[in-house]
Amino acid sequence: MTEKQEKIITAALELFAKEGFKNTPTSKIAKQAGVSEGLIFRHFTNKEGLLEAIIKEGEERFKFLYADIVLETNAKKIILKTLNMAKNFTAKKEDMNFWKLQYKLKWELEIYGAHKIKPLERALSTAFEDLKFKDPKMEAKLLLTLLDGLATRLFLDPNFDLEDTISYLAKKYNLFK
Amino acid sequence: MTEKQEKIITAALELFAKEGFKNTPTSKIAKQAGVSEGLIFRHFTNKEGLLEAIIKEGEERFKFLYADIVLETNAKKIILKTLNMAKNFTAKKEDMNFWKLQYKLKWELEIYGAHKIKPLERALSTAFEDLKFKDPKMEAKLLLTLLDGLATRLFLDPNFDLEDTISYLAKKYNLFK
DNA sequence: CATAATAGTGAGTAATTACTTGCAAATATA
DNA sequence: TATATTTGCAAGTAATTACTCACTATTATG
Repeated sequence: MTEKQEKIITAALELFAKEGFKNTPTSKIAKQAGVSEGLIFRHFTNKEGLLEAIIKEGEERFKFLYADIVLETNAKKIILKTLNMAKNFTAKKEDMNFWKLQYKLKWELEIYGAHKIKPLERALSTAFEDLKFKDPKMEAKLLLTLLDGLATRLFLDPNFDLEDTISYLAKKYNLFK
Repeated sequence: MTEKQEKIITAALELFAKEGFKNTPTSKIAKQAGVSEGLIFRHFTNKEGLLEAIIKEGEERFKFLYADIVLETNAKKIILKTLNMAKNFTAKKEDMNFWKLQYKLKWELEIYGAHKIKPLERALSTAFEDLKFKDPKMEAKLLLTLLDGLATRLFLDPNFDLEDTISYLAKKYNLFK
């Protein structure tokens, strides 16, 4: 991967996350990346190819984060790590753009991608089972739904306090001690 | 409001909710509404004017729904009515399009509109206070955040069961009897 | 060193976009 | 009934879009 290829990806990620995929012209990407517009198509075939490259790179970067939760055996730690995942959403600027893009694409392209979170849902379900919840499956679904709400607020509401909300949740689930 | 004006609004609402605001060309709206493209601009000045008319009409239609919750005094009923609001999201096809558009616009234009839900947040907060919750304000915020997650799943995940989730929540909050 | 492959440019292009304008038909008002 | 206003259409327009192509610069390879 050449230096200019990286610059195209970084610029596109930032712009897609800010303006959406279809609403970001390739001319603007080229300008921000400091390359000619033609180069985008030389390397990524078309605009969709560029998007795919971005998503692939991002997924590669976050595989381990996901595995860390699914392979955990302690019930309370599974839940706590799931909650803390949201903190990772805003850790670094580029990471934030990636996660924001994930949600933006959900709404823009109307694909939820339920299969992607299935392993996490199973892990949470067994965790709530261990903790003697009456309906662990529903509780797992509910927590993941709440996570979607958390992302909505985190990325769209500038006054939203994520740390506050997560520690409140941790208390509710009795995750400390 | 003439018949063709209504047809433009209905077509635009449906298309905006499906494809997004910027990604819906006025030519497509005109085609679906069965009118000439120029008529859109005669009546609504520009594309933004059309969007404003749609939002205004929708807000008018749902004012009472919102008031019904905020003016309620019984704590459990406030929470139950808030939960049931989500059911209204999909009651009629046109209503669903309106609520879906609200969320689509949040992500497309990146405006959360926190002030719009403030009265609801206050109502919920006092409700949780009545029910002796330790941190009623946080609990109110949390429920509203969950509602955003509920909307995400409802509009984007075709396998999501809203009724199921809401009745589970009602049980958790001990809202029956 | 020669040459083949790759990286990069910049000026095109056809299609689509939001919006305008000139004119006719329908409707309201006197 | 006469005329003023509103409603509606079809054919524009300039700007923007994703993408191509002919070309040059750089790097890899025998």
